[in-house]
Amino acid sequence: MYADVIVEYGVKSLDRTFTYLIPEKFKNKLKIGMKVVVPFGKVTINGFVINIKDTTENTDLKEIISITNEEFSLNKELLELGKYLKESTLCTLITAYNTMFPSSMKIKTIKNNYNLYDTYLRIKDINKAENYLNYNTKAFRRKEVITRLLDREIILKNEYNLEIINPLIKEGIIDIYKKTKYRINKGLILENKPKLTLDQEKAINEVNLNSNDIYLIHGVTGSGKTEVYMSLIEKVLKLNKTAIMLVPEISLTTQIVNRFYGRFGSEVAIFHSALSDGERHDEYKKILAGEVKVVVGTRSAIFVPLENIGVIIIDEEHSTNYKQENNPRYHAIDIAKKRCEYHNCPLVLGSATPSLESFARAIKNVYKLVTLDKRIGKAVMPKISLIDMAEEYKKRNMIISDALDNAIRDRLIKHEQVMLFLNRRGFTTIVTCKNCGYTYKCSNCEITLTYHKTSNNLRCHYCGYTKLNNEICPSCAEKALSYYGLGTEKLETEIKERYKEARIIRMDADTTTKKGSHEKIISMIENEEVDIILGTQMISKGLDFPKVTLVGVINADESLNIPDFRSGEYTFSLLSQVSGRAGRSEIPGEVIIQTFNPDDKTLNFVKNNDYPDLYNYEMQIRKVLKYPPYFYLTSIKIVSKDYNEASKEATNTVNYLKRVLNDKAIILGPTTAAMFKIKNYYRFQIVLKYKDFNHIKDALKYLDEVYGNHKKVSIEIDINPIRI
DNA sequence: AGCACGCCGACT
DNA sequence: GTCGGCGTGCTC
Repeated sequence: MYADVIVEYGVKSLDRTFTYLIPEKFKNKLKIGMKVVVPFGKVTINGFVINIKDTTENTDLKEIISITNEEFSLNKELLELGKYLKESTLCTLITAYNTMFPSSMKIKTIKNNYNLYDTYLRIKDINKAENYLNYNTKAFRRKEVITRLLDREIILKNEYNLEIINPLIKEGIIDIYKKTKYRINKGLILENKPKLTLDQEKAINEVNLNSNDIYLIHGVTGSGKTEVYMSLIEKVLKLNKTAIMLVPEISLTTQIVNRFYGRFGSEVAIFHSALSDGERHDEYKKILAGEVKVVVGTRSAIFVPLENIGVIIIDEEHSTNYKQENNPRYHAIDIAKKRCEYHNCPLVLGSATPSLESFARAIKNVYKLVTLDKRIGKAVMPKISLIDMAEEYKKRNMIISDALDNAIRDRLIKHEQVMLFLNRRGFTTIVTCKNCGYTYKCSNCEITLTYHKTSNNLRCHYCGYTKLNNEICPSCAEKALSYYGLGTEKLETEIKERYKEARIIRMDADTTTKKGSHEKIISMIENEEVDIILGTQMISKGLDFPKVTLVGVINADESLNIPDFRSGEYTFSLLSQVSGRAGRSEIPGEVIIQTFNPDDKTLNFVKNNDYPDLYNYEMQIRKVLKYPPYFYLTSIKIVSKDYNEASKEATNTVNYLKRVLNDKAIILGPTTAAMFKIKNYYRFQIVLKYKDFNHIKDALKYLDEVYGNHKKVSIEIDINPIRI
């Protein structure tokens, strides 16, 4: 008996099988899809069995040393899915299987724990604890800890400092324990099934659970999509089947996670990249044992080895998080389609602002469109206004407009909460006019030009169009072109100075890295300990604070000017979501958007909450400029430490593509990539626009192989990139 | 990816 | 005369 094994080096030159002899002792145990350890050249390495056979032409074979974990093997479905991953993203087979296999099963990896645990205190010895209270007169803080614990309060370790806690631990009165954050509330809520609205009921009934149809649920923020998902899953469970639901980011969707626990109890498993090895291991065991029927998770959860899947749901389907940005560069929706096909079950995509690709498919009846256009309960959509910052600039209002200032002061008096949203700056340097907000755009691609300091020019990183940088703004003739945007810290300083009496909190990647800080901020907002919340994207998603009645968008233009053909679509989705934070209960919300482009179409679609108009407008542009969904895109990056080498090979690549693709694809470039130089590597980009992937696949494979073995130059191929 | 083999420059 | 540079080739 022989086994075909692929070894765990994710490199092109080793992307093939090696045959090993199966020792007698493993003959009954070893199955296709298992991980093994094999001798390879001079080293011992992990491998993956993808075939078992009785004969081989090879003589002089080595033996398999051991089986890494007998309990786990990829099933037939996932083995096939791996091949599809390889074909559709041009990754190596081992990279594909490694993304599907629980990472705890890899020998080498030492995963760092991503602080998804909280540490709590509990009573260890109740007698000692009571004695302590009786015989200690001082130590008020320590006594407080004990009293609270005896009152069955749940106390986070970091609520008290170590000087208080450590002696209590030493004396054996209390001890500490760790728990995953998202499990704290497990079973505590036990949500009652709410009465469904007619719209919700209609949506649920429209999904045919015995089909392989794809549904797009287009529902405004607050229209009760989650309830639709949960009801669908309930129906699926009754059919004795299982379900996967993907969310963009677990830590921002605690509320959803808790509702699932409340509803489905121990039949739910939560999957995300930051689970500890042990925990992931446990969840896998439960899935394979059939104890878990519902998996809620982020992108990678699409690969969980559930059997008999009855529905896959992808919430916020437009989210770019569903596309992995390193190898394998897969999109969870593509994988979901494949799995639904295999299980002959429906795929349900949901969003308030669907991606144009998805909506276009719904319009063409490839997907079935389900619409939820009303908020549930009494809540109404907020009133949105646009403020012209060019006018404000003349009044020397650089950051906060008069309108926003008045609105903030009004809310402070009424003791309502304010959210100020600051668009994160892009990675690239772009030039904008401080006076009128003008930015240079490429006339061929409608892409904001990026500034290159070394050559002092502006470039389009799609087609390579270049323009000399001119200090004078071509729109208003002022000499006010600037390269820098506004940072969160600067905004914080400004806000603190303006509203001295207000309690202000900043919520962005910097302030939420510390353990538990994210949740702490959320509870501070919920308990109304803050008046103004400053933040980036982080405050835009999934949060539900009834006291927030004003949302201010400081710089809407930052995202409009991102050099990407999807910037309009992203801006719409982002601002709609941010706006959705205002007025989620009885008090109606107000949204003030500051911009240099008050006439911009996209911003006006946001103002009118008009997705269909945004869709129609964007689709026209996409059609004229040959972007998705009319054409597919692939981005090819040629990367090297050597500038000349990279440039030369980029040109060679374009020449090759022109020769073999002929009329099968539009070839743009080569040009400098959006992020041209990273860590001393120069990056050139070529963009392909085409109608049929099959026409370009072989050319891509060829390039991948050539540069996979190249000494000085490497290649990155991103099929259907999320940003280029 | 690793590791060995192998063929040419500056050092004890 | 040797040590060591990294170019090429192989791994069941």
